[in-house]
Amino acid sequence: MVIGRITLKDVAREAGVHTSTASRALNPQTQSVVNPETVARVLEVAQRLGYRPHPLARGLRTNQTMTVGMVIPDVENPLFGPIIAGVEHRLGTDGYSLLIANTDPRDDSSLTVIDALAERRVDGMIIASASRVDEHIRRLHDQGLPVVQVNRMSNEVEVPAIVGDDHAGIGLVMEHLVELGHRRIGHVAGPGTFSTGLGRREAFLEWAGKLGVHEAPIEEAESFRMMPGYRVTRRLIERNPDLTAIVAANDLLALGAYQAVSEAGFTIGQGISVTGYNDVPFMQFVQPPMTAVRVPYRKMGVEAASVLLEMIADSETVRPGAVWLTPTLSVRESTARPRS
Amino acid sequence: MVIGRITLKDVAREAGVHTSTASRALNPQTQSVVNPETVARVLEVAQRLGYRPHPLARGLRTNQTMTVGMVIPDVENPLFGPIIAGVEHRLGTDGYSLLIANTDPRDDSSLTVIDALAERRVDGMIIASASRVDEHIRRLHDQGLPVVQVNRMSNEVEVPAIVGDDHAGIGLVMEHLVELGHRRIGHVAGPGTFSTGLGRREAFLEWAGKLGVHEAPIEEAESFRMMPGYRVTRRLIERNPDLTAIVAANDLLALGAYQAVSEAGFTIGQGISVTGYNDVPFMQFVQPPMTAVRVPYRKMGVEAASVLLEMIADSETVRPGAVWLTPTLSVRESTARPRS
DNA sequence: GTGAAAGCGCTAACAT
DNA sequence: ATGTTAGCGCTTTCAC
Repeated sequence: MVIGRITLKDVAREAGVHTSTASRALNPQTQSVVNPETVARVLEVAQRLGYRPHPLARGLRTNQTMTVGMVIPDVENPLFGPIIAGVEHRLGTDGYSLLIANTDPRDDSSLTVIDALAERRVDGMIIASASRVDEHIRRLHDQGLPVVQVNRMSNEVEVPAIVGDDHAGIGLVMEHLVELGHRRIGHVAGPGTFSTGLGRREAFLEWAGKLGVHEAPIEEAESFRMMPGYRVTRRLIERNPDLTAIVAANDLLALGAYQAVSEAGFTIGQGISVTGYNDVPFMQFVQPPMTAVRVPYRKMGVEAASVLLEMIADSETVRPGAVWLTPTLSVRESTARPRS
Repeated sequence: MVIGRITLKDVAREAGVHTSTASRALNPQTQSVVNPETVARVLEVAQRLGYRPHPLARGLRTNQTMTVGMVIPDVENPLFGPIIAGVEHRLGTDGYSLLIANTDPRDDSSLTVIDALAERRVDGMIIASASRVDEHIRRLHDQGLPVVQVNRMSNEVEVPAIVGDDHAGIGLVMEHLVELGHRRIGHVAGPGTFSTGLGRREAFLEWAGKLGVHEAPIEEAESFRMMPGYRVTRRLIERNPDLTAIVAANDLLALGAYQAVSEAGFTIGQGISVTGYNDVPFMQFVQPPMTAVRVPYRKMGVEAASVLLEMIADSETVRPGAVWLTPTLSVRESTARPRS
């Protein structure tokens, strides 16, 4: 069976009605206006002929593509798999499809990538690549395109964002460490250009104060990758030799911290505790298994898609603002009581 | 600037020509038939007005969507990130976009997912979810839709496939182990329903024979996941207590093997060597760092997209068949000389 | 070399 | 309740 050879005209002819009547009968919105018997007949014929509406023709008229674009900063990052899965799942429920665009974080290809999506007349966009200052997002929003941010958020408060609750997540980690007895805790921060980097850093300071942590030095890594984590942790340990724990702003930074801590002659967990953030797959298998904040990424994707669909359906009723999803803590062996 | 408000008609009026002339001037294919001066003028006006052709309108006429669909069995599997990145990159170069559809491997949603893509009139499809017997792929191919398989392949020899060279990959591992002195090697096979499971299993047997391995028992896991790997390895060790090495058909199975080997009282690397396949991210950080076959997944995606684009451009000239990409071996500490 | 006109498949305003 | 007509924005015959 070749899809798409049967057009509305064929159905109409076979059912003995005009195409417009067939169109109305087939469309749930307008179906009520047609004689129930006619509806039944058209439906039966369409079914029998295997009629499939042509999405391009429909889209040309209705100015809707039933397609949503998603901009990912780095598809290879295991973080985004679950988000994509969640988005795709939710969209599929409503008959929408997902157009994926990958941005190389090194060059700034986001401009062309976003434009390519916009040119395709996507009905909305999900942006997983937001910087704190992000003119692309502003532009899209100004153009009136429904946009939702996910995972990270820009300063554009008008644009809804579904992100992890970094304040709560860092709180989980800090309470855990303080409970174990730590009072000198360092933070390997992510880039301040991303909401996640900045947010976790601020949360760290706040919780340090609240929980009576004596010493809470911070060093910022240039990117959320392993080698920067290594370098920054070295510096952190050199300058603050009494630290008993390191809170990293993501798992890769923590892995870098693992190496730096080992090289400094400490045993991770015993000498210095280290924590990660995100809890990407396999963190339970590194040595030692990593204590890390787990963010519900799939759910994040589902939520982002839901909000976007609402905006597409009725852009007025959706109040902008952020939704913070509550993380949990996966406690493993990279954290233990401080050395005495 | 709102994208898409300017239509061809606007450009034509402003340039003082008919829309059809403007269309010809803008289209590289037909451009040669138009007066060069007119072309220049139309181009200039289009540029100045920020004209962007409407892809739906064009697609409706040309019956091309400039869109390719990709079916992924499990977006959350880190394997597929690089493949998607490669595909997306290559497609973007030619102005094509990527529609992603995720199939839950548990239920058989691939039917609806593939149909959804087909209804959108994608110009071609990349299937990463092939089973060895796969009626969906056959159906698409029979309908005349350009289709390429990636990572795994079905028995449909008419449909091009870009996959890893499992024979070479297993050879790399076997030669490495035999060189270290191993002669009793077990294989934790993946499901025989997938070309990867079957291919690696057959390659294992062949290399075992060729390299003079005395003992080469095989146990097949029900899926490429960790727990099945654990269970199957336990059985393998119980039934063949003299094994000194385990070759797993993928990394997760190997991780399961890690656990089973440890529980059996052996030290991985020292007592029993274990190897993985795929070398997904973080395998260098598990304990001990895993020796694994590395498959060039990004390249695989690029190649698949290239072949598909060729087929779309001219379905006749493309000879079907498989392309096997050569893997490499990441030697780490999970392999060493056999215990004496 | 360019314009006129038709039409891709569908939906929507208007008429009956 | 249904048919008529127009048109979404573009490409593509067919004239001239």
